[in-house]
Amino acid sequence: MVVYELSDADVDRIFQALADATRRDIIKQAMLREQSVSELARRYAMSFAAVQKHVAVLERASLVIKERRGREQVVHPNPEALRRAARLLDAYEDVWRGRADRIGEILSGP
Amino acid sequence: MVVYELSDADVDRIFQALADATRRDIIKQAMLREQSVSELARRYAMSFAAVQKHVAVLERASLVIKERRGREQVVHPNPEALRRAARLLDAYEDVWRGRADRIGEILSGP
DNA sequence: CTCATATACAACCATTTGGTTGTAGGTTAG
DNA sequence: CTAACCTACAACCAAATGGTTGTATATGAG
Repeated sequence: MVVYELSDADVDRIFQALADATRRDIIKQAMLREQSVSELARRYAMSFAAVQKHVAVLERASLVIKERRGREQVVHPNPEALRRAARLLDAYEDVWRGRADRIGEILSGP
Repeated sequence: MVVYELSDADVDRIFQALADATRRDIIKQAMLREQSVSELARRYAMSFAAVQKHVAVLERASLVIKERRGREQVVHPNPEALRRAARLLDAYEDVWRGRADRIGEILSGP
C-alpha cells in the first residue's frame, strides 16, 4: 500500500480492517506493548488461526507491521495509517463547512 | 444507535459503512448538497436498488438521515457521526503516546 | 538431538455483502 | 384521473468474511 497517497482500495482496506472489534483491540494491544501473534491470540476466545487472519487483515491495511523475532512474529502498530484515516474523516468536515480545498482527499484514486 | 456512547457494534457499523468508495462518495455528495435517493442513484453505474441499499447502510450507521419530502426521500448527512469516528481514531494516537485516559473510548461497550 | 512452541496455510463452512431483477405502493404533474 | 416517478422490499446470486480444523514447517529450550 502506497503511503503518500491512498487509493479508494487502500481506504476500503483501512476502514474494513477497523470494522471489527477484535481487530481494533489488537491495534490497541499492539500500541500498549508490542506482542507476538500467539501472545495476542491468548487474549481472545477464538483459535490462533482466527487471530492470525485478523492480524493479516490489519497488515494488508498497513495498520500494523509484523517483524520476525526468532520463532515469533511480533506485531508493531503503524500509527501513521491511523492518523491518515482520522485526517480523511476530518476532510469530510471541511466539505460540510463548504471548503472545497481538501475534497480531493476523500474519493481520490491515483 | 445511541449518540452519547458508542458500543462496539455501533463502531463496527460506522467503519463498515465507510469501507466502500460508493458510500463514501454518497456522504460527500450529501454534504455538498442534500439530494434525493434517485438523484444520488443517477450518479453511479449501478441500479437504483443498489444505491438504495448503500444509503440504508449509511443510515443504520447514522452517517446520514433520510427525510421524506413529498414523494422523494432526501438524504441529509450527519457530520456528528463522522466527527465521532475521527475522534475515535485520535484516541489510538493517545494510546500510542502512552496516555491512558482516553483508552476506554476505543473498545468500550456499555 | 529432541520436543514443545510459533507460525503458515489449505480446506471447509455459515453468514454477510454488494449487486441484480421484479413487483407493488405512494405521490405528484398535467 | 391518469401516467410518470420515487421508493420499498423480496428473491436471488456470486463473492467476501470470519470462523473452524488439520497439516506442515521452522525455531529455540534443555
